Amino acid sequence: MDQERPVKLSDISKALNLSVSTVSRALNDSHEIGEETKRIVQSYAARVNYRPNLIAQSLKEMNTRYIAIIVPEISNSFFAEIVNGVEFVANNQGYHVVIYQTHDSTEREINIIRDVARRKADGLLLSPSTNQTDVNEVMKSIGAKLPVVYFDRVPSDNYCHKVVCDNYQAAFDATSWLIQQGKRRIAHMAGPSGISISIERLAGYSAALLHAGISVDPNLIRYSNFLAREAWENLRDLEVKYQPDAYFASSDRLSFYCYEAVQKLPEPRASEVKIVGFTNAPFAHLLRPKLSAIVQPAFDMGKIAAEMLLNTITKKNKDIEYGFIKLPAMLKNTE
Amino acid sequence: MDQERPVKLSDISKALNLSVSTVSRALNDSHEIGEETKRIVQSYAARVNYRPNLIAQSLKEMNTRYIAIIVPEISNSFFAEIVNGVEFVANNQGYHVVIYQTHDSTEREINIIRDVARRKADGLLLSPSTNQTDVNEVMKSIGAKLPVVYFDRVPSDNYCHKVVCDNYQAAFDATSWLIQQGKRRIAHMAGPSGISISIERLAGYSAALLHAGISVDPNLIRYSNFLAREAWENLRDLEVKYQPDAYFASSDRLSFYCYEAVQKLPEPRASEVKIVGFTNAPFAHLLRPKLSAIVQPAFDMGKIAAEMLLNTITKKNKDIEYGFIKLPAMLKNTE
DNA sequence: TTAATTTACGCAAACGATTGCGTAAAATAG
DNA sequence: CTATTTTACGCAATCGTTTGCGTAAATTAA
Repeated sequence: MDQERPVKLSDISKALNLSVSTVSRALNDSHEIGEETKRIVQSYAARVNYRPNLIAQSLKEMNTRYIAIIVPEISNSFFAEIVNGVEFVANNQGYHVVIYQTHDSTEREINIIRDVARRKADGLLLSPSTNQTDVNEVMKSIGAKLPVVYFDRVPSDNYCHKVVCDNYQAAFDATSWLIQQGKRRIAHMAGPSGISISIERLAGYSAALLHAGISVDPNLIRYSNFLAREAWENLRDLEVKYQPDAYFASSDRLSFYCYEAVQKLPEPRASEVKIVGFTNAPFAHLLRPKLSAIVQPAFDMGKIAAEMLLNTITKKNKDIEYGFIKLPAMLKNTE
Repeated sequence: MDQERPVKLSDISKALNLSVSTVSRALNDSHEIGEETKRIVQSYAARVNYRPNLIAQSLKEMNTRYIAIIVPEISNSFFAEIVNGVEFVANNQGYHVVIYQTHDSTEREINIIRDVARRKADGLLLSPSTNQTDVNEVMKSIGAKLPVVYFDRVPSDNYCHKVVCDNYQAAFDATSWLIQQGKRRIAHMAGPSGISISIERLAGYSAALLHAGISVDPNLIRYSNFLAREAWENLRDLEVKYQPDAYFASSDRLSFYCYEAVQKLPEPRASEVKIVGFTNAPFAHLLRPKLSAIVQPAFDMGKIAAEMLLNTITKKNKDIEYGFIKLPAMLKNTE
């Protein structure tokens, strides 16, 4: 039945007049325990609803059988899908997944990383909010004990595991499509400069323009962090001064900010200005006029990242082979 | 600098020729340690980057200083906002929040609850995926040790902590608004029957109809679980047989399914049929034609639930006073 | 100066599990 | 029948902390 406090090994050992070690081995089906004893112990344990205390197990075994994933915001469908991919793989291998959000705060991120290390997570999936050295410092200071796989936003060096999508190609395709639609003054709403995805997407955008013989106008390129206000000011300024005939947005949030800003313009601009942006929002295709979407294979990215992480966790041989996986993104809602 | 393995108390004690207990007390600023010794220990610990092993601490202290929250799906903005509210409160009080998703699977939910109990989370925030007895059984069997606060979907009995929004009133208001817009054949896309929110929302819907002198037509009420297929079949059947002039959708997902289905209808129905549904999606207001939204105060619900939980966790006196908070929801995008 | 108290620290148990080793009894070998 | 192996279990250490208690030395009181 239900008990006041969780039953532990010593409770069973007393009730059955056996030593704690015998009970432990019996429950773990050790070969050095008699079949009869095993049956008695196991059935009794089942009857009193015994569950091993995971804290104690973790302390002894020096592993926790869970991995942590740190994302900026879980409500962002891209990250939510990644988490789902991670869970899919991890749960199949008996690992739990613990989700943390940074809300794009480096301070929070550092605290979380520290905490993850202190709680002895077996591994970490990380999309660093910035390329600030602080984060690297923390990652260094917590020792080589914590396997890490980076995804989406990744460090530039090659001495780590990375899973990304082909941001360059996706940006190139998206921009090319806008050009093909007859657009020439294509603004680029970029994410924070300095992080990998921003750089690659900007490069793809520029390459597509040049490929089509259009020069890159720095005035049409605007960097925004994750604050709404900054994005709005950039958009207003662009509209007042340059009136682009298309927008290429570099993130989920920027895509929707763009869309909203454009919808507020007087006709006929509101329905003429085309927008293409990165987003995995499941209902983006319901918008009219359309928001063309660059959809990343988030679920697969999560799956692959988790597989890489679990491989390095369970790998006995220490010769590390760093993995770098790049997946294609898809352009959708282009009618 | 960075070390091979995390430094522990005994490392410090050896290096400083002190006992482990003295080091521990010095770091915890105990009054029975000399000021000089404290300084030495603390500065050395800082220099070697000592962080207490949380596993060991938890085992000793019998608490983990984290709470768990179990939600159906983190990508659902409603739940994401709740999580944010929970984090806001919990982090301020030094607690971490661990997020789990059930993907609306009772089996997963039970496993997670068991795991949360085994990992000795200090408390649990739960929105049970069903009212199946299994879940109650599990909650019983893990003992009285785990404080729980239910939110959104809650048990009907009064011997637990609950945070909900006023589903009845919100449904009443939404339906009344549709009636006020001249609609008479209002279909109700309900969630799984049997759970609290479905029952209350259906009651509000029915009451509004009766209040306006419209009889409740059971044919216009359809229950859907969380599978897309079921919702789509319900919608198609409704359109074929009854052609409602408005829809009242009982959940985030159902709202968007309704919207999509209606948008696919031939004009003029596509733009005449009005939809109002529960959703906290941040970009719902961008849809044209409009999707009128019943927005729940999710962030506040999370905050309140976390406060209730942390209160019962830190409360020393055992006389439990069960709390039941009901917050109002808001009807938006009604032009 | 002696007795009582305070200060500052160490020893060892505890949290709940796992596991190497030791050892009776039972089984098998010679 | 004795010697060796196997079986089946118990003892105690361990993981890294915290904390009750004991006790020298230092301080204060009488």
